[in-house]
Amino acid sequence: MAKRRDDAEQPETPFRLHGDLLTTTLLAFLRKWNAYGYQLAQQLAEAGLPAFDSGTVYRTLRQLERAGLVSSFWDTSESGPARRMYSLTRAGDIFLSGWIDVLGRYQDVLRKTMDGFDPDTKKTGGAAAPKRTARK
Amino acid sequence: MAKRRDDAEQPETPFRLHGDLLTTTLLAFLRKWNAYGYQLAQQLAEAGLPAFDSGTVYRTLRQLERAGLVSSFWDTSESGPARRMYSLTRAGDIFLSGWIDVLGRYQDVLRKTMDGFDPDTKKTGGAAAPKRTARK
DNA sequence: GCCTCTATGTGTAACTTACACATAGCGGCG
DNA sequence: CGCCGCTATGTGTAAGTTACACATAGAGGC
Repeated sequence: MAKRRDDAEQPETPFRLHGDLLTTTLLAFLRKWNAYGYQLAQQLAEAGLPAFDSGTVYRTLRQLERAGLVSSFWDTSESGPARRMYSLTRAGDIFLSGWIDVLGRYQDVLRKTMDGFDPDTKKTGGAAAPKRTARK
Repeated sequence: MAKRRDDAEQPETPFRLHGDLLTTTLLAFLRKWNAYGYQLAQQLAEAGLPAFDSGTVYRTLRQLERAGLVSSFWDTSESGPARRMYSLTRAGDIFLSGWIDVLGRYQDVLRKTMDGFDPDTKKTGGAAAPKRTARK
């Protein structure tokens, strides 16, 4: 579900799976553990979320750093290629909280809109959509 | 919170508030009522969600139509400018359900990661991030 | 006629993303 | 030793998306 590039056969699906959700999830992971990109990409894959491009993960982390929401240093203590270890900053923690609130508000709207509703009895007007009067 | 264009004063905030969430919310609204763009934009504003650009709403609706998730016709039954009335297609309904599942999975991950956790006791390793062995 | 509100849409620069590819350290193995 | 594969990070680029500003147009008020 949800492919991006036009195959010139399927009608394009208009969902970009990642973006806000990627950034939010990365910040959430970093709230619990300090980690480096490769590790975070693996955790995302194991979490049952739709697949992420590792290049996008790396770029997103750098962007979060530019924004001051995470900070990083090179970890050369282990053998193998150096790792860029990230940790959440105080600003990142505050930002994450705010964003989880926003997501919760979306969820409320979705729940209220979807709850116990039979789409076959759908109508055009409705409580939230009066004819043309009574709207401010 | 969350401005986009670089003011050359604030560090850029890396969140695009809309996208997936806009499309999901529009489809959810259309599951309940048929509606036109101007009306949907108003409902979004009244729902307490972050502000939407109306141009983006209109373009998103056309994109959803190209993808076959909604359909539309010109409604000239009322006075004033003609309205393009949208309704959810069967494909749109199925797609919406799938997407709400994906959002639920993100929520599970966020909840599990955030629950009852004191960020001050944060560590580097952790159950999901072993040193270098035992990882496949 | 002119203004405002309703209603839809487009032009464009800035930005984001997926895919492919590049680089580099280290360990095994023939 | 040379080669391969895994770990780890990153970039080039085409295609797509967004916010902002602006354009168009009907209807009613004055």
